[in-house]
Amino acid sequence: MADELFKALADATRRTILDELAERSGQTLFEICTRLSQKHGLAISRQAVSQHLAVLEAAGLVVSRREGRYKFHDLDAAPLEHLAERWTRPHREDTA
Amino acid sequence: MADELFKALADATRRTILDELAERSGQTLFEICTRLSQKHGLAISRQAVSQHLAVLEAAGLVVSRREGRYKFHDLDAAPLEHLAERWTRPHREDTA
DNA sequence: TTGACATGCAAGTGTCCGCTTACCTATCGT
DNA sequence: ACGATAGGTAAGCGGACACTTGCATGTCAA
Repeated sequence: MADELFKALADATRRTILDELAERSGQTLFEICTRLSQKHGLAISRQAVSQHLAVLEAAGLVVSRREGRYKFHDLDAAPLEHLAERWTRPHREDTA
Repeated sequence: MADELFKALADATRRTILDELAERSGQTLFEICTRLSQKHGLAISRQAVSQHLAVLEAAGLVVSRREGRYKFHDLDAAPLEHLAERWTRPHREDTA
């Protein structure tokens, strides 16, 4: 659970995708591809973005809803809220 | 910078080391090895821990001070303070 | 219905990463 | 000085991961 979360955040492209969804929610796969390419200068294939979104979704950072042939993606920042409290607050025990 | 930070957090063993240093600061390499093995049941070599500490130190999460033949390690939670604000606050642009 | 569009699935590839193994350096006690 | 202790360096291995390539599925407009 926490492992999937940290692993999802470990990749710079995935963090950029989160940035993109934070700025404009409800984007489709192609929209994300286009904006990654144009705004961020990232040359990345559609399939690669699709796989990144799957990882983010498995970590609970992205939720998706399907409408017809479109699939819209939204950021869910809730898992990020208390990410580092484990170390920033006086010691609690937590599972890795 | 942010990349090293997230990469450092991506490994479960390194997160456990941070837990350990949060609970008791100023531990040496051998102390950390011992406690990882005993408290957390992790079978891990000294060299592996040493490499993990190097990664954590490169990320600014651990600072070390040498005294004689001992090297003491301390947690620095400062880089963790505003880790996720990038996504939890209304959008700011940040570099990946 | 047919073609274009949006997405999904899966195998293959190259690279990075965590770990081990083996050896080396430095400091302390006796 | 010598051995023991604490730590450092570097090469090599196996697995995980990001990405590509190729094909399949599903939806909509004309």
